[in-house]
Amino acid sequence: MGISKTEIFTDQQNEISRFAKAFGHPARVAILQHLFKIDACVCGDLVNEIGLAQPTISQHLKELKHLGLIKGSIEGTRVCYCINAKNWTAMKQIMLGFLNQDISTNEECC
Amino acid sequence: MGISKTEIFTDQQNEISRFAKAFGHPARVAILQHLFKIDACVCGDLVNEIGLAQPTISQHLKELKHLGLIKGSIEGTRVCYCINAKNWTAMKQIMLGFLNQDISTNEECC
DNA sequence: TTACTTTATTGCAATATTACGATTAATAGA
DNA sequence: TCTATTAATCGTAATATTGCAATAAAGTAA
Repeated sequence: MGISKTEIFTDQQNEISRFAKAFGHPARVAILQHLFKIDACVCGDLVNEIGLAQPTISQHLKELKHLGLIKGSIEGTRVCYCINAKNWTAMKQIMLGFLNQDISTNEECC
Repeated sequence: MGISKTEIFTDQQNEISRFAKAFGHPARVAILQHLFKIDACVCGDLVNEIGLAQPTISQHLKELKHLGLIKGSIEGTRVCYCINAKNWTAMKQIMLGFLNQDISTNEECC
């Protein structure tokens, strides 16, 4: 049905999947990588950097902002976006907990 | 259009987003966590563990298998699934590279 | 004011995802 | 053989996502 049954999963599982979903599109990965690369905040030249139309970029930025991974501040007609370092670190801890899971035994089972 | 323009992104960006998309659903997160927890390979009792119908679980397993994160071997009428440790480690390296990005300056910009 | 620049929003089309009932396929056991 | 058991696949409905043209909104500069 295109709708996830979030209610049957733990908060942790839902949180992991919410963050992962944000990274589940190459445009958002590219946006974040670019914001990391350019120390100074970067505005709408993300549209030039990435090859998507302005409304599309704006939509991806909205999602990332909604998740708290980036923040934007208005500077005249432009909007300056950058990584929300604090939230990024918090997200990272959650994702690391998931990625660093380890198998107890060394046996190959399947 | 529901279709991602993968051709305008780097292989790395596409790979990150492909893995992330796999984790972008709580059921798949739950499946992986359960496979990690139960050392011995676990079969279709994932259906009982997680509250989704058998065809739905089977579909999620197929995606994870297709990505190479799990492997399954047939044991009679049952199928035993487990983490593909080697591929998981490789995936982890890629995701860590993305998550561990750092901002060069300490100034808060926005 | 008017013209311009930049970004957000709206509306829509195309495609993808999620979920499950029904069915099929394959094996095990009687 | 016949009958369970288990998992994959098919088909389909509901919903989500992606992308962009058109437009709106909000500021700047003349």
